[in-house]
Formats: sequence, C-alpha cells, structure tokens
Amino acid sequence: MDFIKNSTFNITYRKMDDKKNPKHCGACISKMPIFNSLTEEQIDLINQVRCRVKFNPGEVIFKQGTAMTHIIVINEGLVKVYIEGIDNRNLILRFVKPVSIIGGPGFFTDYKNHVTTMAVEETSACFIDIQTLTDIIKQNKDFAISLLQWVNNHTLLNYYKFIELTQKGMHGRIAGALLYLHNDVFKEQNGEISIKRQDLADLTAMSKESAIRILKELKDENIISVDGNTIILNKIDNLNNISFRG
Amino acid sequence: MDFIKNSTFNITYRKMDDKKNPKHCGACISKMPIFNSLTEEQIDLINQVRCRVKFNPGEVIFKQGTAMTHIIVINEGLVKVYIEGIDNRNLILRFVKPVSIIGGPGFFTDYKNHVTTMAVEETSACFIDIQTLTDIIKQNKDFAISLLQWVNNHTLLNYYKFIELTQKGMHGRIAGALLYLHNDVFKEQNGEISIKRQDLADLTAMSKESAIRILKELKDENIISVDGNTIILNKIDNLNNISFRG
DNA sequence: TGGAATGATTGATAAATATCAATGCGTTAT
DNA sequence: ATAACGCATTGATATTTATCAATCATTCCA
Repeated sequence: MDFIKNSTFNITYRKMDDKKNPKHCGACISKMPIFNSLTEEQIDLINQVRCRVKFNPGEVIFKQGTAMTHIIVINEGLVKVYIEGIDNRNLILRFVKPVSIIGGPGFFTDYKNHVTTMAVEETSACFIDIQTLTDIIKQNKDFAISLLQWVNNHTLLNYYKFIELTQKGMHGRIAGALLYLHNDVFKEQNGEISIKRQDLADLTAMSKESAIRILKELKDENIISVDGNTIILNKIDNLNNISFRG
Repeated sequence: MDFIKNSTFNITYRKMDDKKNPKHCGACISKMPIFNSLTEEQIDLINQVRCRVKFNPGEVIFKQGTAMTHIIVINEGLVKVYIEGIDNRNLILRFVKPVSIIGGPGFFTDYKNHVTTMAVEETSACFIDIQTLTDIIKQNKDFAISLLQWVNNHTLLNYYKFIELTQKGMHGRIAGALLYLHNDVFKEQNGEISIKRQDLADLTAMSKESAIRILKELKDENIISVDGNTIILNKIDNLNNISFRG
C-alpha cells in the first residue's frame, strides 16, 4: 500500500510524503469540527479511500474548470484559493492552513472546480473522493448539517469580503488583508506574516504597484516593518483603525 | 385562523393578504425544485405553520443584524436582498421574484440575518419558522442535500459577482447588471426592466451619479431607451459585448 | 562567473471614479 | 396653490487607482 508500482517505466517508488503519513486519519479529522459527527466506521472508510499527496510551492492542486472529483484536507503547509478572472487577473478568496477541508460550490451542483487551489508553501493534502463523501452524507444527517453550517460560514465570510472589496479604499483593504493574514493565517507568529506582493494585490483586488505603494506608506509610518516577503505588524491598533475607516 | 384578534385595541381585522392566500401551499412548493423531496406530511406541516404577510414597496422584511427566526417564500411581488455596508452604502446581492425562497448564512451558524430584505414592489411572503424547517431537514436527508445544492449554487453566483465587481469597469458592470435584470428578474417582459437609479448603483457598487452617466451614454448610443425607472434593452448583443469586455 | 529569469520598487502619467453643488421635476402634504 | 420632499440629472472638480516604463535586487542555473 505504501509503495506504488509504475508499470509503464517498471519503477517501484515510495509513495510521496509517506514518511509523515499517519497510520490513520482519525487524528486529522478530530481537529476539524465539521467531522465531529462521523462514526468510527465512517472515519475508517475515509481512511481507506483517502490518498495523501505532497505539493511544492507554486503547484496547482485543483484547477478551475476541471471536474470536481475529490475534496481535500490540508495536512501541512499553506495553500491559496483563488478565482481566475478576466485578463489573467486572479482574486484570492482565502488562504487555507492545516488542518482544514477545501471543497467548493461544485459539490451537489455541476461537479466542477470553480476556483484554483495552489500550494504556497510545501503542502501535503489528503484527497477524498466525492462519492465516498456523498455516501457518508446520505448516511449521516448530522454530517449534512455540519456541511451546511460550514458552507454558510463561508458565505458569511464572502459577504464581509464583498464589503471589504467594494466599499473600502486601498489603504483600508491592505490593512484589512494584513490583519486577516495575522489573525487567521499566521496566528501565533508574533505579528509576523509572509506574502508575495502579487498575492497581496490579488487578495485586495488592486494592482501590484498600488499594493507596494500602500505597503511603503505603512512602512514609512512605522506601522509595519518589511523584509522581503516578511511583514511585521508593529501597530495592530493602527491597522485596525485604517481598516475600519476604510 | 384567517382572522386575528388584536386584544390591545379590541379590533378584529382581516389577516393581510387573506384573499389571495391559497388554501394549501403545495402549489407554491411544487414550483421550487429545492422542495422536491418533501413528503406530503412535511408539506402539510409547512402549510400549517407558515404565515403569509403582505409588504408595501420600501418596507423591510428582514433587517440585517436581527435574529433569524424564519425563512420566507416570496409569493408575489419583488424584493431586493442587500448588505448594509459602510457609511450607509448598500450592496445589492440579488433581486428575488416569485416563487423563491430566501434564507441566509445565519442558518445553522449564528441565527442572525446578515442581509436586509426589502420589498421593491408590493410583495407577499410566507414565513416559515426555522425550527420547523430544521425538523424537516433532520427527517429528510434528500432535502438536506437540496439545501446544500441551493447554497452552493448561491456561492457560485457570489463568485461571479466577485469578478463582476472587482475586475470590470463601470460600463461592463452596468451592462452586466442590465442583462442580469433582463435575464433573471424581468424575464419575458420584452427587454423591459425597471429599476431606480440608486438601486442600480447599489447593484454595481458605484455612485448613483456614475450609474446615471453610464446609462446616459448607453441611451445616446441607442443601446437602451430610458423612461423614468423603465429601461428598454434595444441591443442585447451590444450589451453582452460591453459586459464581456469589462 | 555571467546571464536569464523572477519579483520588487519607483516615478511619471493617464484613466477611472467619486464628490460636491446646483438645478429640475414630479408628487405629496398642508 | 404652495411648500416640502424625494429622486434624477448635469457640470465642474478632486481623488483614487491603474498603467507604463525603467531600474534594481536576488536567485538560479549552465
């Protein structure tokens, strides 16, 4: 099971990320409230069908437009979830860190991926096929309700994002994005976050140059410190004010 | 049941909208795919607990921030669903016409209304309490899946809206909004739609003056005709082009 | 070690969009 | 009738934001 035979080239190679592959995925699942209602049997079933894969930074996990055959659980690393929009412009919806599930609005609708998911750091993810998941949902109504709760939570975040993107100026959006990264993505890292300029622009729906300029202003006012992709938030209160004022 | 005693003023008055109140709500429910999987008993239950109310234009049905105690079904009229954002600016998420259900992301999460729903035309709506609906969901897994499908469909529309609002210029957004109103809201009305200027601005996340100016340009090019709140789409292809180009 | 590629930065400029103020125009209330 | 109100319109202007072009730094690779 841990070794895969590639018959085309007649090579036996070790399954990727095998060393860190825990014996049973109950450990991961226990960290996600959405799976609270699963029975032992259902967890076992997931454990049997799941497939763990490692991705390097920049590698696409799901591509927008392809068939949605699996959902994934991020075990390690960091990924960004974004919509590929007009003229090669992307809109980053969120960053996802371990341990979290990534689904999509294609589930129960057209079974397509409507976003692209890309590894930002070295990432390992478990793939769980839609059919298994559907079977479990049909067996377990509490799990269905958990899913509804999960989706509704995301809808709520989308509502906030609508206001963030359409009713705030660039300063407010950048401050909001930095706070989001601090509070939700790079927690417990002492106010230190890490993001590429283009990603910051894609997260706030502005041009890269504009994002850089706002960042520079914040740096000049000592509200943040910048070193490459690392940004240190020196004055959170100040950022909160800027974000709030818009 | 059709008459309500108001004890404070000792007046017996006819329940609003009583005349048009159908005997049983099966008729409405049959028009909404989301309710396909309900049993006769479950439809009867909804029929017993629902409460039909009429609203005048401009009246708020649900107010953002209040407790979410019911979902509604729009039977007649037209409502707008919008987020109340910053500095009294609103963002209209969608218009809803009969027969459709209006829920919200508060369901299964914090049980609050995260949007405001307002009647645009004279509207009648049936209120169904959350508890009854929850009971039915727990009885009927297919209904739970229908709900998931419904929510996911809305998420997908929200994704389109993200791109619409953040990656298109004002011309594209106005054209897109006019086409949305034509295709989804004022269907089968010969290309004639009706909307206030402020609502068009709130739908496209721009100032009212900007919306008016774009509208005037389109009128000067004979792409649309304007008479008060009535707008006639003369050249749909042209609007599609403008919307597509952004 | 010298490109070549990638990403960050800056300045100059143009384009997009909002704001402000004034006016007009119906409808409603007194 | 007249005032008051809400909504639409227009012009002038200010602000916001994107684009373009050039430069710089860093890494990676042959």
